[in-house]
Amino acid sequence: MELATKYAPEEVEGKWYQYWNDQKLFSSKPDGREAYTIVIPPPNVTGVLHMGHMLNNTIQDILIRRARMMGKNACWVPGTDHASIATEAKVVNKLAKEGIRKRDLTREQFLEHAWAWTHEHGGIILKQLRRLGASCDWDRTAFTMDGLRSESVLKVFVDLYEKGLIYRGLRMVNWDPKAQTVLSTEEVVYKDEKSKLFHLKYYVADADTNPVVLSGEEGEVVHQDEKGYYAVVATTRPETIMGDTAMCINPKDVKNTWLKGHKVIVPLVGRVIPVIEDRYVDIEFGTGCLKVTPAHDVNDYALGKTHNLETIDIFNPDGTLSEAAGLYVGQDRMDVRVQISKDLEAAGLMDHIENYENKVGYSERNPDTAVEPRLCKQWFLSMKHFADIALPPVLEGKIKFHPQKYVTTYRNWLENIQDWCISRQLWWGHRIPAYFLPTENEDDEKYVVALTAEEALEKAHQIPGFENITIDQLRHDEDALDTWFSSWLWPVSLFDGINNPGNEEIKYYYPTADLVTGPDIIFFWVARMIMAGEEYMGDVPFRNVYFTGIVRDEIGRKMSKQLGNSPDPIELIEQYGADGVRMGMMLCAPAGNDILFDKSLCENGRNFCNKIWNAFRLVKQWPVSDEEQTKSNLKATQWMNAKIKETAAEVEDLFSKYRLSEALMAIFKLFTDEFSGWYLEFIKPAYQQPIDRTTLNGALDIFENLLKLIHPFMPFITEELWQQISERKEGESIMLDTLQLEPMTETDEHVLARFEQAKGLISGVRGARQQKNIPPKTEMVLEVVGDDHITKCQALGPIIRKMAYLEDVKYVDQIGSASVSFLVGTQEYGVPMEGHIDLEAERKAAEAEIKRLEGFLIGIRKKLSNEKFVNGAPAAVVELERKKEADTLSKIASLQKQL
RNA sequence: GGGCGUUUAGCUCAGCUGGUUCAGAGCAUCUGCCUUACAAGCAGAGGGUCAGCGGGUCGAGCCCGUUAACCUCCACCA
Repeated sequence: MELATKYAPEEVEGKWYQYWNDQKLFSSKPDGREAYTIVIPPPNVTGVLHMGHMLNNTIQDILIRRARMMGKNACWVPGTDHASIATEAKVVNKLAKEGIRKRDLTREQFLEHAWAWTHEHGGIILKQLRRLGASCDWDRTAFTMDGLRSESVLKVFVDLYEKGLIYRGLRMVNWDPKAQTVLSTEEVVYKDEKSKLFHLKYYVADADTNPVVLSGEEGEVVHQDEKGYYAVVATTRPETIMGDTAMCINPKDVKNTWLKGHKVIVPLVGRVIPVIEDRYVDIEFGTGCLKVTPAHDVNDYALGKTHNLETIDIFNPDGTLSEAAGLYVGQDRMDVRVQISKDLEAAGLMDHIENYENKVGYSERNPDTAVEPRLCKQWFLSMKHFADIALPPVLEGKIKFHPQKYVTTYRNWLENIQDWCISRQLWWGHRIPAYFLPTENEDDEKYVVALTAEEALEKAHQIPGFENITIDQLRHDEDALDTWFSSWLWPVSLFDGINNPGNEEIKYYYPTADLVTGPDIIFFWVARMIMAGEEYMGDVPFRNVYFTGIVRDEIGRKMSKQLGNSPDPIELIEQYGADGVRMGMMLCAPAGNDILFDKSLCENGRNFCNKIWNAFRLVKQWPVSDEEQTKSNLKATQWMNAKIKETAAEVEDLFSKYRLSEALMAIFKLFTDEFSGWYLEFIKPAYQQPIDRTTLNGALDIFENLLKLIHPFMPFITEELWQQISERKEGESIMLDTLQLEPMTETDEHVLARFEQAKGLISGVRGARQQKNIPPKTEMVLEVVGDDHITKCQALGPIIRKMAYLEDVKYVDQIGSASVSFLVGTQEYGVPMEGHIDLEAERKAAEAEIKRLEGFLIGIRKKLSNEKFVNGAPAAVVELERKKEADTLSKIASLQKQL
C-alpha cells in the first residue's frame, strides 16, 4: 500500500479514539498493580475548552499515558464543576434575554432553568477533551452537584458544624451588587482607577447644632468661613456620608487638636456626629480627618466596633440607596456619587476636589461592578484547625510542589489564614443544610443543622420552647455553599470516600499521584483539598502538584475573551492535528513559568508528525533480501539501540522532575537527529537495492521503541504507525505496550563513543566541502594522519565512506598543503582541495586556533601550578585538568606541524 | 507598602554541589542543495559584556551585597 507523503491527522484521530474507547482501554478497576491516579481539575460544567485547559489536560494525559505504559494501573477521573457564581450568572443573563427576571421566579423554577441549561451546555468541554486525546476513564465522569457529591458535601457541612468548626457570624463582606452575592476576598480584583478626592466641609456644632467659637493654638489649622468653623474631610465616596456616624482624628495630630471633644454636622444630611480619636488615622493623609461609615467600609467597621458607634446601612442589596439613607432613596450608588457632589457644591459644602488615583475592588465575576463592603450574617468555617493539619505535609515533603517555589507562597498564606466565608447568596449550588426556627425577632435567630428537614425537626424538638413546632415552620436557609466547599472534597468524593469510608476504591486510588493545576488556585483549591484530605482521610490527597503557567499570547498578554487573543483549541487541532498541537503546547511549557503561546509552535509539532510518518514510509518501502547482515548494519543497529537506552534514561530522569518539556525535546532530537538523520542514512540501501531481513527487523524494533517513547506526548500518530508495523490482534494497542527500560552496558558506552567520533568525521568532511563551495555529492579523498581505528574499522569504515561520499582514504604523515584540515577529538584529518584552497586563510585560521588553545592552556596550567587548587580541589577535578592539558598540547602540536 | 520569583543568543528557555570540553538547546536568521522518505525537508554557518555596579574566592553565569526592570502574591490610605 502506498502511503501519502504527508500525515493526515483527520483520518487517524477519530478512528483510534473510538477504538480506545470501545476497547475500554481507559478504564481502570482496582487490581494487584500499583495505582496511579489523577483527578481532573473539574472545568466549569458549561465552559468551553480554552488554551489553559488544553495545556493542563495535555500534561495530565502525558503523565497518565506514561504511567499506564510503565505497567501501573492508571486511572484518570474526569468531571465537571457546577461553578455556582459563573453558571448562575450565565443562566440569569440567558433568562434576562428572554425577558424573565430571576426575582420573579421561585427557587424551584429557577433551578429548573439552571438544570436545563446545564444539560444543554454541560459536558461540551468533556467532548472537546476527547479531541485532544485525553485518556480519561469516562465511565467515572462525575459532577460536583451529582447525587454522591452533593450528599458528601452536606454530610461534611453537618460534620464540621457538629465539630464546632462552622459558625454563623456578622462580617463585613465583599458584596457584588449585580450578582447580589458575597465574594470571598480572593474573588475581588483591585484596579487602579483615576478618581476624585472630594474635600467636604463638616461644620463644627455644639449640642444645639450651632457653631461654637474656638481659638487656635500653635500648629493648629482651623478652617473658618462666614458660616462658622469647619473641618475638612477627604473622601472618594461622598455618597456614603448618609451613613456617617462619627468623624475620627488622630489624638497626636496637632493640626486637629481643636476638634477634640466637639461634634460636627454631616453635610447635606444635617446629622450631628461626634469627633472620636483613634491612632488608626493617618495624620499625613488629606487633612487628617476621617469620616467613619461603619456599615460600608471594613476599617470603619472596626472603628465602629471599638468606639461603639451606630451602624447605618444606607444601601439596598442591588446597590441603590435605601430608606435609611434618607436622601436619594432608590437611586444607584454611582449616580448618587455624581449628583451629591453637585449638590454639595451648590450648597457651598464642598471645599475643593482633587484628582486622585486609588485602587477600587471589582468583582471577578462581573468585572465592571465595583465591590460594595457590606455587613451580612454568613456561615464561616474556622480555619485555624485546617491550617494546622495542612501545613506539615507540604513542609515535610509528603506533598511535593513543582516548582518548589510555591511552598513559600503556600506557607505564607496558611500562616496568616482568615476564616472562610462559605455561604453564597445563590440558588445554584448546594443548599446549606441549616433550618431556622420561628422566632419573633430576626436578630435573635435560632437554627439547627441537619441533612434533612425531618432530622432538623427532631433536633428542633430538643430545644426548649420549640417542642411542638411543625415541619412547615422550619425555614430552610436560602443560601448555597461556596463552590470550593464541594471542590475541596474532589479527590475523596470521587471515590465516595465521604459517604462510604474505607470502601475498596478509596483505599486503592487514594492518595492520588499527581495534581496538575494553575498556581492561581493554590489557595482556593489546592490548599483546601489538602485540608479536607487530612481531615477525612488522615492522609494527603496527592503526592505531587504540578503547577502550570498561565497561557499568554506571543507578546505576553494574558489570553482573554475581551482581547480576542485566545485561539480556539479545536480550530488549532483541525489545522495542525491533535498531536501537533499537543507538541506545540509542550514545547513552550516549562513548569511554573508562564507560557507565551505562539501558533507557529504547532507547526513544529505538525512537522514532527510528518517526520515520523515519512521515516515510516521509507522503512516500509524497502525491498527485503535474505542476504547476510553486513557488519556495518549490525553495528549501526547496536548503536541506535544504545542511543535509545541513553535517551530513555534521560527521559525517565526528566519525568521524575516533571520537566516534560525537556523530556519531549530529548525524544524529538533522538528521533530527528539520531534516528532519521544518522541511523536511517547508515542502513539505507542504495537506490532500489534491497535491505537484509535482519537489519530491517532491527530497524522496525527500533521504530517501535521510538513510537512508545513518543506515545504519551503524541498518542494518535504513534498508535496508527504501531498498528501498521506488524499485524495486531483486536484489542491490542500501543497504549498497553510496556515501555521496557534496560540499563546501559559498557559495550553500549563504547559503541556510542565510536559513533560520535565517526559522526564528527563525516560532519568534518561535509563542512570542508561546503566551505569550498563544492557540491555535496562530489566524491572526495580523506587524508588521515597516522593510524586511525575509526576509518579502518570494518563496520565504521564503509559507513564513513558512504555518508561522507569518499572515493578514497589515504593514511599520511601529514596533511597535504592544499587540504582543508580538521580535528575530531585529537585525531587530525584532511580533505585535499586542489584549486579550491586559500593557503593564507588556512594558515590564519590555524594560527587563530593555536592562539585560542594556548590561552586555554595558560588557564589550565595556572590552575595546576596553584598549590591551593591542587591540594584543595577534589582529585577527580585535578585529574580532569591534567587530561585537558595533555589533550590541548597534542592539538597544538598537530596544528603546528600542519603550519 | 510588604513578600516571592525572574533577568543567559533575535525569540522561548536549560545550565546540578563554583572548576575555561561551560557559555548550551529548540525556534528564527544566513548560505548551499528541488539528493530517490520528508522543501512542513537536508547539509553547513553566524549570533551572547550571562541586567548594572561592587565584594569574597586560586577560580564566578553559579556565592554575598547593592541598584534597576519585569512578573506574581499579600495588604490596602479614607
